[in-house]
Amino acid sequence: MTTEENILNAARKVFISKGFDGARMQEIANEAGINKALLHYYFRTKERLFEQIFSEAFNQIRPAFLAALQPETDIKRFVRTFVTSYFSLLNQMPYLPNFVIGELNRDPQRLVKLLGKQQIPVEAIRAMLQREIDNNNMHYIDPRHFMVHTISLIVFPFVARPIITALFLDHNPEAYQQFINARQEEVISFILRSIEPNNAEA
Amino acid sequence: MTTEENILNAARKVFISKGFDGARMQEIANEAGINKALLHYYFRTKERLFEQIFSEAFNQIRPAFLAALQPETDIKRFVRTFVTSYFSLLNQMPYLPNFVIGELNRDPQRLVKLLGKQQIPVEAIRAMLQREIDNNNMHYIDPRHFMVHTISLIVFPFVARPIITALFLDHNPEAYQQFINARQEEVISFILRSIEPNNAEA
DNA sequence: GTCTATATGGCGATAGAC
DNA sequence: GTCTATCGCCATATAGAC
Repeated sequence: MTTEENILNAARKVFISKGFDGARMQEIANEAGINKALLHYYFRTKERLFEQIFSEAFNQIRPAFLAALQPETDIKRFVRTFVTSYFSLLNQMPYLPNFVIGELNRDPQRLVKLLGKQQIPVEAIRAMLQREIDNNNMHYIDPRHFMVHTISLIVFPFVARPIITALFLDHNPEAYQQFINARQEEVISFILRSIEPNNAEA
Repeated sequence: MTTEENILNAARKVFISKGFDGARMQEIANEAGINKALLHYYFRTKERLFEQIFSEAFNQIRPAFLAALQPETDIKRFVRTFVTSYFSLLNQMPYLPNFVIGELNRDPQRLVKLLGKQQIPVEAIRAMLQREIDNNNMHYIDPRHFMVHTISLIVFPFVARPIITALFLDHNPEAYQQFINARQEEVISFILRSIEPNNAEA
């Protein structure tokens, strides 16, 4: 492992758990088993080191938005694939959403720099949904709300882990892990039931 | 307005937008139009001032969990009431969830002190759901997942405002406000469709 | 109660030896 | 490339005049 990788690993750990404002260069240096001066030798400023970690984190989350979007797939397959792959990502890095969301709220301008004019291909999603509606495979739903529903159901419980563990799971961390494990199928069937065709509007 | 209220107003504004680590006592003093020493005269430490703001914020969110839980109501009424009152709260204080969630992740122990052994009355919710299932008014669903689904659909778009605005709404803040306004009914019908009885499992 | 002035410590960053 | 030592600043907090 090179020194640079070593520093990035340490910085990732500290920034993700403490955020930019809460992180200390000294703590990153300790974590990496080196000293502060070397951090500045490699990355000049705290801000630059942070940029690396943040954009890396952001780019890990971003592709999942698009991965499941293969135009030929039917809606059930799309939901299953999207939910499954997103859960699998978040199970591996459960603190990522919190970090990204927290820092984006601290400095929303960061998004402009990272994303530019890139958008979710709402039109592609709309086309898929429209085709499935025409085929009577699903009930009408606004594509943007459909995507935000889906993402909310997946991501929010990771962001709100402490409060869910306290309020619903008796402060028991193991119960939280079980809860999350069960959730993947719960979310899939909750979504699929809602978009089933031929249900009377409530 | 007393000096103490004045300080609390300023502290609320600064802590909620910057978080504990990002907030500066000097900024709070400026915001209140007084000087730093007076902050310490009234609240001794930054930590103590923060505690006041945080527990106040937390206690504004908490009762909404319970407000709609009147045992005699049917499930449709429950969903409508819960979603509507929660949206109305968040429309008035859209930055609250971010603040509370962010600080709880920074220090989850805070919850133990604020909540003690208090829990969401899962049993009361389970009883309501079971009665509605027996009456054939809804399809079976696990009560904890049902509540987490509902809360996720409501709260997440407030927490993820910047990313939603960028990815789905072309960086347009007015589009975000429209989107949130439409969302209340979208969420209600999404939930109600999913729990409708007599739908084939997908 | 409210202010000015200051103590005290920690932070990011740099100088310079090796 | 890596270290020790230190600069300069800014943070929270306190002392003490009014």
